[in-house]
Amino acid sequence: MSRTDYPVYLQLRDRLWDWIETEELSSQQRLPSERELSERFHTTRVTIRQALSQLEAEGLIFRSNRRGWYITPERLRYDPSRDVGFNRYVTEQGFHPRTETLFKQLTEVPPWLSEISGLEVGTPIYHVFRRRYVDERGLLVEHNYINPAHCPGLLSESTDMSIWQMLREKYDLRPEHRDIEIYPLALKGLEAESLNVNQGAAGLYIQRLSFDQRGDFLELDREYWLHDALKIAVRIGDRH
Amino acid sequence: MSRTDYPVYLQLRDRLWDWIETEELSSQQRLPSERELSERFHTTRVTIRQALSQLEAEGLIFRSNRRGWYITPERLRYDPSRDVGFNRYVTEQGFHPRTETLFKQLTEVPPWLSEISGLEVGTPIYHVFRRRYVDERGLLVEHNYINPAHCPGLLSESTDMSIWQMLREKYDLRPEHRDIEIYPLALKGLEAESLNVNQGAAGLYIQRLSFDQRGDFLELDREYWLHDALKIAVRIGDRH
DNA sequence: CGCATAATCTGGTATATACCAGATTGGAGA
DNA sequence: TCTCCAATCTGGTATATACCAGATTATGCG
Repeated sequence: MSRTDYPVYLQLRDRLWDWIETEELSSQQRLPSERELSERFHTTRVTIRQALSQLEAEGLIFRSNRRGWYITPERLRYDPSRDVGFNRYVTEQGFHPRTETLFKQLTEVPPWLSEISGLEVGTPIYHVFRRRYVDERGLLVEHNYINPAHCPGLLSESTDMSIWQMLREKYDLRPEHRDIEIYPLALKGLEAESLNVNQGAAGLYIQRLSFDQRGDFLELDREYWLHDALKIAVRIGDRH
Repeated sequence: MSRTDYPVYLQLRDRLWDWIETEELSSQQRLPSERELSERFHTTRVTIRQALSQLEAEGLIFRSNRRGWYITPERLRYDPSRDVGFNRYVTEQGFHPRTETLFKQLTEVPPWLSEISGLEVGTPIYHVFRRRYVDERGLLVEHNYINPAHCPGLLSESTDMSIWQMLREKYDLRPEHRDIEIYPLALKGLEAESLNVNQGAAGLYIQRLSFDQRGDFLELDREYWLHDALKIAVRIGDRH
């Protein structure tokens, strides 16, 4: 018999968890449909959905638009303090990266960017919007705002590789210091659509604001990650 | 007329957002009950709850057990790379901190801790479990595992203040380097209960593993934060 | 065989309704 | 005035049902 003080949807969560374990479903594998699961576990679709949402919040499964529920791959380890490009550290961990440039343009510094960068409103600025995949699952979208004063002609280059690598090799630019902000948020609007998730899906926001040796603004990076896609790992104070 | 391709619950989200703005509801203030809101906006409680959950995910409002919905206070800024105690940086930002020690004990190193700390399984270890408040809202719970070899008698001290301050002042201990891990997760079990949130509520996990100059394990800190409670802000590479 | 289109399957949204359990409130009694 | 307990209010859980829209699959025509 089941504990009466334990809601059905949490019991279902446990049974689904066990079921997934015993079936040894692997990364990116699809679950049966909600209707089928609700029959198999003798409950309604509404309640099954509560249980599935619970497992989604825990990061065990994820939903893909209207196609079904899938097993979540392992989290990607990520160190935002390093200068290593996306492609390299994804490959290092045995996954397959891919980057899509959704748009790139030369535009003008808006007020909010002026405030944190020190550039004047209306100054020219590069804006690149990209989507990044790991093993064909879109994990994040990324806005890059780059100071064209230091790297004229950047936009005519391919932006499907590491921007930082390009800045370093072609323009000899590297950041002297940077301000990093990280916090959980809900994915909305353009970011939710680009990642093919529902409005309000859980995400993680990472912002990097980079300056060069003279204190000039180099680049702003705003990343919107799926909540279950990454694990930030940083080592601090090791000077060997 | 409303756009037909825009779900009712998202329209409600927008109207609730506007309503909260115009009413100028302030931090920690209570919303009307779900039943009242569903009448006022001519819909059912189920749909209103979807809209409220959306705003909750976005961090505008939060729920308190079975008491109602409240306006979320501003995020606390937090730098896990600094040695500053909780009380100090909360106060610096104009809030009122409070810490509760839920238990403290001398126990033995379990296998998982042995693996990351280098200590042998079964070695004595201090374990402190605390809950931290800002303006009387519980924002996080925290497990501290401290190596008693370096600070005998620590548990007889009060643990409602900064453990790091105590380690520094009484035992002259400070970390040489540390490994930090951060990722979103669902709050479950003890952590969810202690923070008075539902099983599976969105949270942020922060782990700090600290070693001294000789590379000996000093302390492990595992923090479970509410998803809407903090903004991590770190400056890297500024050596002035 | 290739391609457009129709049927079907999927999760997403919405309404109506009911009962439960914890939290709060109000009132009766000491 | 204080304490306790019952009434009431809150969000939490659960079932049944329906229709929608995007994604996938099957079909049948050229």
